[in-house]
Amino acid sequence: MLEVSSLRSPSKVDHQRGFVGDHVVFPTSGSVCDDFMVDDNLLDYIDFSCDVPFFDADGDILPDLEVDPTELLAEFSSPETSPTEADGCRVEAKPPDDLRQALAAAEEEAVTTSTTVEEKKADEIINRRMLLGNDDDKLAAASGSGVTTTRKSVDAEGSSAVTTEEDSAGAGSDTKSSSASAGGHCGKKKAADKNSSNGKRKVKVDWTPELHRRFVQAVEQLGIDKAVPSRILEIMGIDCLTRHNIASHLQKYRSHRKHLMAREAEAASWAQKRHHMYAPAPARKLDAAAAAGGPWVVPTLGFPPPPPPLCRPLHVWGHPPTAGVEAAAPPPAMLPVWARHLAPPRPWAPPVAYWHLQQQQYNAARKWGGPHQAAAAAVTPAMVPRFPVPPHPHPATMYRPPMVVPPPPTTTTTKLADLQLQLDAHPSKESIDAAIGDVLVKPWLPLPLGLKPPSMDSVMSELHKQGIPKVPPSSA
DNA sequence: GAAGGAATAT
DNA sequence: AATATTCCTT
Repeated sequence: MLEVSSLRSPSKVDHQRGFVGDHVVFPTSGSVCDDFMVDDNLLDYIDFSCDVPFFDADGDILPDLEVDPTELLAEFSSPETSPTEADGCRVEAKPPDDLRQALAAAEEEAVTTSTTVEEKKADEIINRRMLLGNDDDKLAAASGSGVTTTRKSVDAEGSSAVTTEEDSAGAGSDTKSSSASAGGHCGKKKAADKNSSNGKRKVKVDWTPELHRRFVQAVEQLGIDKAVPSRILEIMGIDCLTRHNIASHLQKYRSHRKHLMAREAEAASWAQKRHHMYAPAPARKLDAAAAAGGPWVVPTLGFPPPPPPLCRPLHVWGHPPTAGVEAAAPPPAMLPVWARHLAPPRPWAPPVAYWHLQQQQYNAARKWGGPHQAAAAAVTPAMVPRFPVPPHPHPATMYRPPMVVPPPPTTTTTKLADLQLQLDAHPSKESIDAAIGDVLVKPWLPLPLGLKPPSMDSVMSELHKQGIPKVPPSSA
């Protein structure tokens, strides 16, 4: 087979057709692969439109590097279609090492006597190698051992893929998918077989969004603690995956998850400190009030809530949208996504740069099953952001209520001064509620130009009117 | 020996 | 960074 993809310039069409990188992607439906080869002619799925076809020095297309649709059709429609393919797995015919070996073998044979068809091909390979350079991908293309085909994406959600790097020596429990693409090109594998008979068959799984989704689904079904490779594999029900594939992915999954949890815990801790330092009781009350749909009030004094991670909701993690319409559409609005326990009642409009800094984190969370993966995954471009960002007035017009700083004792008695100090150090819940909830904590309102914020005296006067006790009840 | 998991290699 | 492989433990 021929590896065509590496010489093609990446294009949007690639993604639309499920072409990712140098691999063939066989999209899957909910049952992973049962829709394979059911609707359209396979030729429709094969992308022969190379932007950069194989040209020789004269600009002619090298005939033997063209993909033979008939051959491809025979190959992929062969009754010998492997479990790997049947599972909707991505198939890559040969790994770079094997390709290199195959090429080396072809060259070796070509140097000696070129009498057979294979040897003539090897001869051509040498010539093409000179044209293509030493890049592994190009070698793959030149070696005549890999064909990259693409298929229209049937599944709008993504595709499962397994890259099967094959040679002829597959053995062992980890090679369930070893028969991938085995049929159909045996004649062209002579050199590779000769040189890789002692090698191990490598199966490289490409964890596409769909595959990963099923993985996460299985993990969640089992519970993170009871999720072990064998059980996950069982639930996923994908033949072309091995226990080791799952174990490897699970290791990564746990690692990312742990990392995310640690970050969230850190953030939660910080938020908790912030709450308790500045507004223990009222902030919680206000949060609840705001959650019920009330107007947003600043939960703390003087400091806006930190911005949430904001990211564009990807259609599928790690891959661009597969549908042409979506691909052509403008990017979806940035969506703030908060940790559950950190979700503020209303957003604080942050600097743009900050939002962008959060995107990678968010993307990672989406893939690796952070606590909000489900919510994030459920977000679609059409959805309204959970916390729509209101128009952000110019900072110069913003009025921040003055900090609650109890004034120095106005009385001359020592006792009163002491009590005031106690109030400073240990404000009662009631006093804070009254002071912050009713007087000082107001929305971050734009202050009309020319209007001055209230003075501290007027604020304190208002406090007095509200009947704020000078001494905490507990201390009285 | 098989499985799980962490460490390490590619 | 993602995935495979190896090594160790159970």
